[in-house]
Amino acid sequence: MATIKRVAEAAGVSTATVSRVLANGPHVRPEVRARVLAAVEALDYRPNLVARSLRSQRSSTIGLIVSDIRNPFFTAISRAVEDAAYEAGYTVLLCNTDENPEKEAIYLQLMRDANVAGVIFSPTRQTSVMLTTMKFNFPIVIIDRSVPDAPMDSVLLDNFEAAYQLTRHLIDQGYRRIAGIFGVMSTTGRERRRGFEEALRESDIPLIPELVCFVPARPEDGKEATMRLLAQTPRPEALLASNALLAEGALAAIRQSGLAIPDDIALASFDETPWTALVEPPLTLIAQPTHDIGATATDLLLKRLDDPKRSIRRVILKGSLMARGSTTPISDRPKPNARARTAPR
Amino acid sequence: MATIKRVAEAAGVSTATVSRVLANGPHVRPEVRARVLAAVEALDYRPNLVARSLRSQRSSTIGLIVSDIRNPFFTAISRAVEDAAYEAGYTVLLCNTDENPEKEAIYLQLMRDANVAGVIFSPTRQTSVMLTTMKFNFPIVIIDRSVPDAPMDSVLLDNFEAAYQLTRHLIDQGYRRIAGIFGVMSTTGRERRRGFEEALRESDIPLIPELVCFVPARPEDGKEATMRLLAQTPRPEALLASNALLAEGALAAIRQSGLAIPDDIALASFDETPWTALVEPPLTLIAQPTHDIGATATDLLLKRLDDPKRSIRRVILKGSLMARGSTTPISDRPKPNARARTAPR
DNA sequence: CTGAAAGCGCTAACAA
DNA sequence: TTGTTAGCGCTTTCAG
Repeated sequence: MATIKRVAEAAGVSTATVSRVLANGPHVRPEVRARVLAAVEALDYRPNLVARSLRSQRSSTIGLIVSDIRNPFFTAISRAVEDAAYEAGYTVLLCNTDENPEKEAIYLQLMRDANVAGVIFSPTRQTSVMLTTMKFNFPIVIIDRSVPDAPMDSVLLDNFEAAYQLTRHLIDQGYRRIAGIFGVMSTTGRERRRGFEEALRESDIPLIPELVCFVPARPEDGKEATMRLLAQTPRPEALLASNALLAEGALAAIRQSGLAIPDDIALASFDETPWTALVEPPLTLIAQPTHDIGATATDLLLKRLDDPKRSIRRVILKGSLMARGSTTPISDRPKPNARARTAPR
Repeated sequence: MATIKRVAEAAGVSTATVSRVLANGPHVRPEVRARVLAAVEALDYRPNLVARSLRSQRSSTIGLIVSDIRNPFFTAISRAVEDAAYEAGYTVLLCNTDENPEKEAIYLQLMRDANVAGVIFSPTRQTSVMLTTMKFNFPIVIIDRSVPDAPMDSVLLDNFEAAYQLTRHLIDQGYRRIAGIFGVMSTTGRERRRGFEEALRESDIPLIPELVCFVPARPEDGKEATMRLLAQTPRPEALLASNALLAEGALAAIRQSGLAIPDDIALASFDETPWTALVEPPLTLIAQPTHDIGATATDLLLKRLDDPKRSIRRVILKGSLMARGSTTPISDRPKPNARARTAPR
């Protein structure tokens, strides 16, 4: 394992000069530069990043703190972040918090200890309120969640609008008794609920509290909540799931109950995943530009690293409604007593 | 940002003593220990991991190098690795290689530069053969792939057996003309092909080269390969996909072709994912103990860190066959001209 | 344009 | 039991 010292010896220069050459620094005679480069080559020298980081108090690692990498939304984002980081010569430290504020705190600490260059973070509501009061020695970019007055860059979906649009779609299709399952730990769930309610209100559809659930964003919880919703009488005509994990649970519950989609109950969700187009019927949903979110977040972080005093940016991306088979218009459905009225095909 | 020096001053001891206390070292008077701990508390001191790593030449980061985090198999493994690492006080550096040997080399280099404690790695065939000749200053645990004579721990599925069992299942269900799509870059694909062929041979079913494809393990490629297979006459009766990404593509292709599963073509795959039980019909597959694989790999790595000269271990796990609707017996199928002979339900 | 020297914050001999 | 000291490998003033 060659060190800078050995390279310096081999090239007949000081370590300072080697360092300069490696940093592409100015004030080095081309001839000397060539000699150093040759020595680097010959010894297969690679700078020790740990030493570099200790000395320069900077590093080429960025932290990515998400609640669960198994959530397809975060999986896609991680991939995008990793790709963008790689391009820029950075590596990614990945952490899962399970939406657990304690783990969030621990990992944030760890980021400090590990001297990361910066962090991309998707905090729980609980942590977001702390975030403004805490001091970090690295920049943070918030993704997916909103942290109102935080002095940090963020990139997120227009959740209110997206949920409004999705709910509106359900209403337009003729559904009235619409249930919603939202993630309880995130601001995202709240915002989507607001969009959901706004659409209902606008159409003078009464809000039925029993039809709105806030649960942890996990398939089990989504399933359980759906089971409870399905047990109500009258049964909801449609169900909106606030993310892919909840939708997964909802679908499992509907299947287990032997109900047909959309005839017995329509289903709409957030997040395009590998399976949403493969199930029968394919799911109507709001697709988030996950790759874009990850790439943008990384870009914001790197830009801020470059210029710590640039103005704070908040990037809001739009989701796109993918209307598919799980929410076909109510009137098109061959109802037992309406079949005669419905044109064939 | 308190340093060990300040803590030492505050506690009225030397930095060495602080270090000892922090390392839970022996030979420290309880009274002094208490004083140090108090100072640590008071100053909210946290050791700088970078400095620690530089000095001790060890670190608490483990590298995880997979081909694509979006592959549900690797997603699940990453999660398990991260959990186990967290438990043990380690963090995870995540890297995607896209089965690209160049990227594999770069990341392996990077691991060296970053001074990681160890690496969990799923190499391409191409890299695996190099692996034995390369020297690393950290232990590597191989997952998913096999590296025959490598002096390193590994944990993988009994791929031959699993593929044999899955193919055997198809044969038992009455299928004869069986196609297979395998990943081209991994040893895993090869081994599964061998199990596949062995099962066919054993049943005296002729091997038809046109029915075996090796493609990159991506949905697009799986779809394309399936399209080609479906275009053949006679069409295959069943299709075996060697992993979840290929199965995703295969399913998309079958859907797009307007074919029914299993009536027109049966489908069997590897890897339990969120969607395999949600599609209609649910997919028959070999479920891999992903969490177990990740946890075991991490365990092997930590154990080796603890004792570098312990004997090399190769952990082989068994997959479990989940027989479901996508491969129901051929004779049970209500065929147009057989319906009369088939007992209802 | 180049080198000497001073650390970054920590650990680990070695002394005391 | 504790302190002194010498670095880990690198970057970065400051001189020359």
